[in-house]
Amino acid sequence: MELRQLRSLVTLVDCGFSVSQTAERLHLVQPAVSQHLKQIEEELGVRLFQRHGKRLLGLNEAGERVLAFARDALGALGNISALGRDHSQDDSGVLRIGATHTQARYVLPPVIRQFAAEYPAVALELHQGTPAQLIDMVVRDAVDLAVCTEGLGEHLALTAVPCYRWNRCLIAPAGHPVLEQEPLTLGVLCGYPIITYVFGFTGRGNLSNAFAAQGLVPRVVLGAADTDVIKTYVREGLGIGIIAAMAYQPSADTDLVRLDLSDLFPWEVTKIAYRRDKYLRTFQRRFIAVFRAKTAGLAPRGQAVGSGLEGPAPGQAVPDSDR
Amino acid sequence: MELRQLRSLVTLVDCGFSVSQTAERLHLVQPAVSQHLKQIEEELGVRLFQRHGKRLLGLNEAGERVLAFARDALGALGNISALGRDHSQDDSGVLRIGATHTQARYVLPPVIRQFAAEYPAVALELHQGTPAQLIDMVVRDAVDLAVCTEGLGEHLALTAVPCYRWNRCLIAPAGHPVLEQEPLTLGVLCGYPIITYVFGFTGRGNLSNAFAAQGLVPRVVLGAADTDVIKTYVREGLGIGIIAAMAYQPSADTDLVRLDLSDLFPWEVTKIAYRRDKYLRTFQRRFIAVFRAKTAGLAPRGQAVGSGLEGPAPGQAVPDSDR
DNA sequence: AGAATTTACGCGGTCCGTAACCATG
DNA sequence: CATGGTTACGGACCGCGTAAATTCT
Repeated sequence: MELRQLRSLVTLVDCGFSVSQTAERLHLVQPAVSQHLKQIEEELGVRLFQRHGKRLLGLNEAGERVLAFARDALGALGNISALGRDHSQDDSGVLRIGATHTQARYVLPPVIRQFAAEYPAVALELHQGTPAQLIDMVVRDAVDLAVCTEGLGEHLALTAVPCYRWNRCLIAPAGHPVLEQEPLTLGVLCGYPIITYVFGFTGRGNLSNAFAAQGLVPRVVLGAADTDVIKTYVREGLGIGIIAAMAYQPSADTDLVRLDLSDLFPWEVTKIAYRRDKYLRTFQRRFIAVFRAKTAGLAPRGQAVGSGLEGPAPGQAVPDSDR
Repeated sequence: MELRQLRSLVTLVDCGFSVSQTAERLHLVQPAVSQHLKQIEEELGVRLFQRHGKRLLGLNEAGERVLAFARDALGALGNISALGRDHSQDDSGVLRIGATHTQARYVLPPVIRQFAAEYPAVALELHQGTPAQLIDMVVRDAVDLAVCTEGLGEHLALTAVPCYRWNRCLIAPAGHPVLEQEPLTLGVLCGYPIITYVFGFTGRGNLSNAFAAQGLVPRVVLGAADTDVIKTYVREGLGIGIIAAMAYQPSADTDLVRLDLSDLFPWEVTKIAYRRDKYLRTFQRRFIAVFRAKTAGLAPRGQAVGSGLEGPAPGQAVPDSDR
């Protein structure tokens, strides 16, 4: 059992079972990869693939298990070489970040600016996705870190570092009648058409729960996956927006009036997650530190989130949310 | 980074940093191993060893980390080949069991008899140790399974399968005055010199706790690591014995009278633990099943322990005990 | 001085690439 | 017949073993 054989197997799967494509990606020639796969099956004495003639279509059950172990082995090996590059004072490398739109658009820019200044030789990859996709990406090691708010707590394979807490604000065009309402309650909000995130994004779960807890049903006329879309339709006059507070930009959003809603909804905690068994290079850890430092001032009141695993944020329970 | 290099590294550590011994164990020649180690350090660009001249004395911090990852990688590889042998209908192999004295002497014999009959080609290794040692052994993969009662719950790297529950009994020479005491209480027991297990063995923790919970201090005149020693001194008349109920053998212990004490002490649950990330061969899983089946009748009343993770045994809480 | 490790060197195996062959849609 | 995979074979590389040199006990 040799490493190149396992590499061929893993890459084959990642290439959708195209042997030639696998060979290309590994800088090998097709027969070599064919031979690797054959050797694995021979040495183990087990068929690993679903075949149709000579074509490989997928893995059978044994194949899936072998694949998982092969990934483990290669992962451990990757950790070793990462550790090596790290100790060689080599400050170059790649940092693959997964983030939701809100994070990528409104939170990450200053973080990345500072990080890039500190590590000019580190290439950054910013991958975007839904929270569910992001979790899958870290677990598969398609990204090194995932920064998001939803559903990072449940995966046993991940370590989640709480970074900062945030809450929502209301946005409306200047002069909108909701801006005169005093006091602003969930009930009052229900009197207006609302534009906010779709389920699974940016705390929409807890938002809906807050209404439901009071037996209220908000009139959400539009659910969007990102804040820019919400702002656009608020400007169109379609309704009032409820967005993450950090997504309001005083400089750019001068035509929109902002009202803090942190008394009405539970606080959310944005975390950075990475695989438990992954060796994080120094600059990857440093990115987390920079992220936490740069976002420390975001929570408008109350102190920043602790560094460790001390329960949920103050003010209100922070369940691990509905994915 | 090649596998043989990692194998050399890991074996080197297991051989106490003797290169020649490592070479022998790997069926190689010394220069080959030397080269492997050198290659690892070169490829990683990091010194891994504490050296004194040419002698290797130990690992430095980087070395420790690399070693851990190397073990991960080789472990994953071992899983693959185990899986292979398994699917090839190969019913031969080795089953390395770790057990405490009580388990090995009084519980395992019928289990092993049946298992050996089912799998004549499987070589059995029975390793004995204290619960703490056993846990260390499974974690280090020095044994495949550990069967013991204490301290298996805490290790995140282990899966623990609850197998059967048991409690204590009192043993005393026929005619001993304690046998006339009615009802038998913890207080009454405190009136006699007691011989039982030392701390860390066979439920001694919970036993002491039970006394302490009533503000009682038992007069333990002798603490022993195994039941045979306890029986011996009970026969000598040194005191009354409190032992695990399954360690009383009606056929052999005719000179000792037995009184059930399960109303006085919490129930203990004996579990089998194995590394979470380890592929268990069919016969290894089968051993667990046989163990559970053969021990199902041990609990004198109440039903057997469930197979899964449903809380502690009934009757009394079963904390994970004091190691 | 002797044991243990490193350096030097050559042989043998094997791994990959080229080329020809085979199957499938 | 074109695309994708397997079989066949030769050359280059390199990993291991033998032997000599070196260093620490």
